[in-house]
Amino acid sequence: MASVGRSGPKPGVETRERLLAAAESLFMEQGFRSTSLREITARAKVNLAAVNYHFGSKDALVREVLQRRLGPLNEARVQYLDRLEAEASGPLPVERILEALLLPALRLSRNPLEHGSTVLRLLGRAFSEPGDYMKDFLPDQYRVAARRFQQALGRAMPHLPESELVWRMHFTFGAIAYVMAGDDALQLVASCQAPEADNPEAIVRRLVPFLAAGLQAPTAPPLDGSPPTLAGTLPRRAA
Amino acid sequence: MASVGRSGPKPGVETRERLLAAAESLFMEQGFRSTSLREITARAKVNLAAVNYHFGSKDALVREVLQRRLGPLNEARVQYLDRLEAEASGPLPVERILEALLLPALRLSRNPLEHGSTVLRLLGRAFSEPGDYMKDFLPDQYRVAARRFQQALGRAMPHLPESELVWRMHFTFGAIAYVMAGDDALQLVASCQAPEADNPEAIVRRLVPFLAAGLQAPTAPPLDGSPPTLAGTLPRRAA
DNA sequence: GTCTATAATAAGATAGAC
DNA sequence: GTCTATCTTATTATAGAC
Repeated sequence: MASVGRSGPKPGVETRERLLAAAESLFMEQGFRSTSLREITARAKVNLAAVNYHFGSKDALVREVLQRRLGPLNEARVQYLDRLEAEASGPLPVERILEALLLPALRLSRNPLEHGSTVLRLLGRAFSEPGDYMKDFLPDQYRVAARRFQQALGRAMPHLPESELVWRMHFTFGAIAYVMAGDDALQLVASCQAPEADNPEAIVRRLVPFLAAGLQAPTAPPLDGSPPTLAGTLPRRAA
Repeated sequence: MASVGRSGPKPGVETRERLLAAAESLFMEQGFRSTSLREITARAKVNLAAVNYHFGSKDALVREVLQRRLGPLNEARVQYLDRLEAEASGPLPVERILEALLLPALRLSRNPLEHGSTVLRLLGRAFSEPGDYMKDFLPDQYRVAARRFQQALGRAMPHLPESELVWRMHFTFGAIAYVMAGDDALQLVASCQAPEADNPEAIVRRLVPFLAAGLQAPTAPPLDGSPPTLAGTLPRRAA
């Protein structure tokens, strides 16, 4: 139904794509709520009204931008996880499950077809502004994948109570989102700049050991000083 | 210089406090940027113009709300850390350093003098919207405390390269901020609701082992498959 | 499909009476 | 100190010519 190049003043077909690309990069830099349609259409070099013509509203544009990335990303994550489990004999070690969670995002971020490269930060933003645009949208997008990873992690750490696992996944996603959102927050921590802040692969390589250790940590004592139970299978450090 | 109860239509002295309280609770629930002055003055049951009279601008109000909490909080954290170090002989275990980071926030959140109790979420919000209102404000507020904790953690894990430590602190703050921001994001992870989501103490008790293990995790192999080095002192799990 | 022009809303800030 | 009324600005969204 769409045009194939007719009589419009501009090339025609690519306006929608230009808008998605401009919106994505601006959302990445500034967040969703802080970015106006005027900024988006200016960067895309299209008319302001084009947003409403192609998407209907700013909300719909936001959803479209996210869906374009999150859909394939979570599919890739689950597929990656499926493949790892199919190849392995027993339950996967936690580190490999984290790989399945992080590497597809890393690949996406370095796909030269995607203009700006750092799609990671867009995802971080999405998790950093949950109450604004994606109150009921993001959960649907993530619930399937989240359940799948919870299942895998539960198999990797059969002794960890489910309630504890849920919390630790929450902590994990928090660390991931924060790191992915990037830029501003980084300067808060260090007097010195964190090294390699712009290299996603380096970040992932540092993140996996941190999260794997956290996920497999001994559980806290109930409330008194009784000894902690061993949480997971502790594949590397078991005696 | 301020009034002591004169001829104004309303009680008088407490308008400023009412504004701070209303703003704080609304920022907590919706974030900073999403909250308008009109909502704030409506909840505080004061006139719209009062904000500009007492604070000068919305930005100044935001800073005031944050400073009222973050200042004392970070002071308490550093004092707590100082006291722990004074009492201890050697370097502190990582778990205790994390205590110093989290318990003062926990106490603040349960101070019955503070109306709504969950000040934690305000702090989480502050870290979740870094680019908006606190671009240069939050860093100043945190830099001193952050350096202090980096120092303590460096002593606890003398073998961990500083670059690695900075990143791990970053991951740590991310997990903390995400958990503190609370509410919306929590539903993303689990089909089931996370237990005790409204009990800060329970969250802290689960968070400390997770973060302590992450901070002390073995470092990643450089790029190939060479064996990881032991990062910190691993006080509990050392062979 | 694209554009100009404009409507409709909501925001932060101020002036000036009381 | 507080209030009403208003200004200015920025936003999303639309109507209608081309």
